Amino acid sequence: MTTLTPAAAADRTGVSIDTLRYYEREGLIGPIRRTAGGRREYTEDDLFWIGLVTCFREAGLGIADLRGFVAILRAEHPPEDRVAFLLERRTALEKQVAALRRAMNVLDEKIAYYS
Amino acid sequence: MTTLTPAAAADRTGVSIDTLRYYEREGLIGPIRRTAGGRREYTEDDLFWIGLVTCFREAGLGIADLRGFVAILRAEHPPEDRVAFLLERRTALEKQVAALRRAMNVLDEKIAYYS
DNA sequence: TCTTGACCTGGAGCGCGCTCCAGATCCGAG
DNA sequence: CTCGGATCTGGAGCGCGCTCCAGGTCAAGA
Repeated sequence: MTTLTPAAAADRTGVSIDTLRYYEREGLIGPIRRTAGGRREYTEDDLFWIGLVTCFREAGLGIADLRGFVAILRAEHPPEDRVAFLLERRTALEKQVAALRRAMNVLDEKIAYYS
Repeated sequence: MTTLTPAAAADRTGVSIDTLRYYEREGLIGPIRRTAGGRREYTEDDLFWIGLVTCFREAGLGIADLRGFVAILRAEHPPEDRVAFLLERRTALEKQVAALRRAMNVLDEKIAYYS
């Protein structure tokens, strides 16, 4: 199976090498497999996970939230807890969207005023 | 004209007294008028501004962005710069909404899977 | 074999946005 | 007039999410 070096993984994901290591330390990804010499080898699965993490980070979730999410996806909790967690996160995102809409309305008002 | 003490302003706006002072130091609000003894008196106008700032902070704008916004609303720049700035901020907010939608889609997928 | 550059680990440093603290001042209630 | 709670200022401290650094290891190419 084809794997990627840290530099290549950073390149593909748009996440810096340092941040990839940081995410791994924090348990958000991996643990990443190593070569005999101790270098990391990123698989396509790893890249997929990194993509998920990035998606949620961009949405404003914190590292602790993501640790929770990882635990959920690893099925370390009963199904009802998982759904509850996911719904709670979804609600938080909806609130964030609402906050953004409010701010956009203010901007639109000002844009109309100055145009 | 009726004014509010710091504690009352904090109470009305939901922003802590320390944060109100911080915003003032950073030039996001005020300067707030003082009594003879040096205590702050918040006017309704001040509260309105604080509301605006809070709205944008909740939408994820940084302190520096808000300083820019304040400068704009104080008409310290030509109209075309103002509109450009506002449109740029609006685009950033739209991107943020898109990021949130992506994350919500992932959540919905997982919720469906676990339900 | 030697060089060179990518990578390793552990830990320090940094920018942001508050939050807290010390020590002084103000001022309304008693 | 006294007391105590609210407020003042300047500055330190903190949690987060990286980011950078030192000092050492690994491995591909000349």
